[in-house]
Amino acid sequence: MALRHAVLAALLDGEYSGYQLAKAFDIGVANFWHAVPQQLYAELTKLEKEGLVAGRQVIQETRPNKRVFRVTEAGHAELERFATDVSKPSSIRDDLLVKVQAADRVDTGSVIEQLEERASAADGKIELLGQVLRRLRGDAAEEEFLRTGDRVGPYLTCLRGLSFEQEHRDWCLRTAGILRERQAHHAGR
Amino acid sequence: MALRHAVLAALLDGEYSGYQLAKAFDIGVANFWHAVPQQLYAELTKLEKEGLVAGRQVIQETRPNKRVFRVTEAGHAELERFATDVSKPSSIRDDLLVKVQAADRVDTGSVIEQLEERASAADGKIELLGQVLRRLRGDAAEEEFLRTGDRVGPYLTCLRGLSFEQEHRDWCLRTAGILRERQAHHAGR
DNA sequence: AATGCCTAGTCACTTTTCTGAGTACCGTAC
DNA sequence: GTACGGTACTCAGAAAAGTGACTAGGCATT
Repeated sequence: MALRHAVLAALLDGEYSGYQLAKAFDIGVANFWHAVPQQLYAELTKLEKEGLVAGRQVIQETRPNKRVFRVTEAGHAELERFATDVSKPSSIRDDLLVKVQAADRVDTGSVIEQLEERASAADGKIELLGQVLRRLRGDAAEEEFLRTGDRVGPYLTCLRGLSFEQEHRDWCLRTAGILRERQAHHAGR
Repeated sequence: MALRHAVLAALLDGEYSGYQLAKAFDIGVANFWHAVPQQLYAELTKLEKEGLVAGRQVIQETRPNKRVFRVTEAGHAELERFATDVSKPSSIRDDLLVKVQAADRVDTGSVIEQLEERASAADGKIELLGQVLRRLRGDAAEEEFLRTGDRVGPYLTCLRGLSFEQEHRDWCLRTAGILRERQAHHAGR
């Protein structure tokens, strides 16, 4: 039940509508939690019912009206509680790794393709995260920002995301290379 | 529905019982998919019903009898099919990252503790994965094993797991350090 | 004038994952 | 001799995550 806490954590940065939150979950928050818009709307509804967030209607002229949410006192307390209980161990959970595990026994061609696609997707993500990090730290140098900036939480999670994507890209390329080479050499198998 | 494929991929290395499979899911396979024994038993039952694996009773003297499973022809075909369809993008999904995201706004103390626990857990995992890798490649050097060894799939996924754990440990320690320093300096906040 | 894209959401449902509790027998250590 | 840990597995159910289809208006392009 961490989606709810991910939502609360994301709402710490201000008021967001479900739609805006969905955007945030596509960039920053996606580093540690992925969710589609429907899940977020559903979660916001539940959180509001439980009084952990409060919604407020915003009338817009040229666009559909929207409801924006902020974290209530009770919401902060819940996050506080969540922060103190034990985290379950992290792990990767990736389809593509399952395919690589089986790579000797299945058609390697499409696995190689997917590895390369993933690598370039990771490149895109790396670029994006670089921008987010620059935006977050503003003019300060990283070291200084981390020492004295306010709101380093999102910065730190982005750093994790960045290194994850870099490692992922490197591994994908290396693995694709190895499988390709093996394919060429033992062509007859 | 990748647990089923993770199970199939894990069974490529020979016959396993549910119990043995659970062990494998605690070490090697856990690099890309985590599951508790009950899930594996359930999945094996379903896979057998669908003819993707075949079970066989093994009578044991000193221990309870067990049923071991192997992948059938249909199972191989299913893996083959799975390998060709698109993988969903990978992401981290980690409780602890959620807590770090909120770290400026909640009690940082317990987050720091958890980061340090995680770092030492990662150390353990790194050690373990090193052993697994050595066992898998036997006497060969890594480069050579990757070129010519048979069954490199599990080796490659372990490499991914290893780099994940290393990055994770480094990030946890760095993050803990930063939060600790901030705690010390802005003690009054 | 039709097409497609962006904002902003809702509803109903399925699938997948996870949790807790329980059974049973063997061997070993204290 | 009894408590503990390992092997081996089952069952029932809850919670979490994910999917597909749908509404509705504005804006810009073709």
